[in-house]
Amino acid sequence: MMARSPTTLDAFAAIAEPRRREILSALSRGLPVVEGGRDVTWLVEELGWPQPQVSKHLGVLREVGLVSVVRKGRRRMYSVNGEELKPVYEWVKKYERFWEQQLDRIKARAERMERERQ
Amino acid sequence: MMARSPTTLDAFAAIAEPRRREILSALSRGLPVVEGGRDVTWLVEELGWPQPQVSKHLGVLREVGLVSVVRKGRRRMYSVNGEELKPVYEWVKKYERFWEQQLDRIKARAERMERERQ
DNA sequence: TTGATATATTCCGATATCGGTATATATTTG
DNA sequence: CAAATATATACCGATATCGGAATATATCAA
Repeated sequence: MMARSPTTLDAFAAIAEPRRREILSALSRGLPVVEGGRDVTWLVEELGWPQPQVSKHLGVLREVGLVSVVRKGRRRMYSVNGEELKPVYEWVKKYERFWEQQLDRIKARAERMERERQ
Repeated sequence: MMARSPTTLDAFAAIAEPRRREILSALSRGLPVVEGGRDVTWLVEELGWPQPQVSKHLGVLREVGLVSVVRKGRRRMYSVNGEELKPVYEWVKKYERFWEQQLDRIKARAERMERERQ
């Protein structure tokens, strides 16, 4: 019984978690990427979550390559590594026509008629 | 003990599953969106998965609003509803500079090394 | 060295999620 | 109505995943 597939840990899975998106957002605001980044303590204060939780989510982001780390003494400076977000961007972009076309109205009407028919 | 958060079922979570991305891909290829869409049987044949699996993933996509359904007799015609992908697009787009900048940096360094080599 | 600080890791319990199989529900057709 | 077709749903077992608490590891400072 094969059960669940082994969680292909990729960028898609990583950003599915709202808190990990929050981390990326926090890391990306303000600071120029050129600097070393921001350390975990800063993130903990900024987000107000328990430190292990922050570290664990950072671990996932790290494994997937969405963040980069640089050791700085006993600190670890994290920064967003956008490279890994590009595939997500490219994927979604393929569906651009689906929201740009205004066929939505046609579809919406069809659905409305459908609902009324039930 | 609060345990796991209740799986905020949104577009991000929906597209985290590779098979659901496959479904969207299958639904989006070839066919103009104007038509009613494609039915489940077509998807089952196209993907080669057991029918319940297809229906269940369609159920998730439906709940999130990533696909639209229109009943056509005993068939259900599915089509991609791009509207719900827009937030994902907008979110990733915010990080565009992170991979573009990185490419710039790589390119810049390559050029610098090239100059120094001469 | 000892203690403090910064961060990661481990262990645990609860729950969500996935695939598989069987079954229910609707709709058409004979 | 009965049989067939199309699709959804329910149930189950395995596993992944999350949050929480405790602990390990590394580094700095006195």
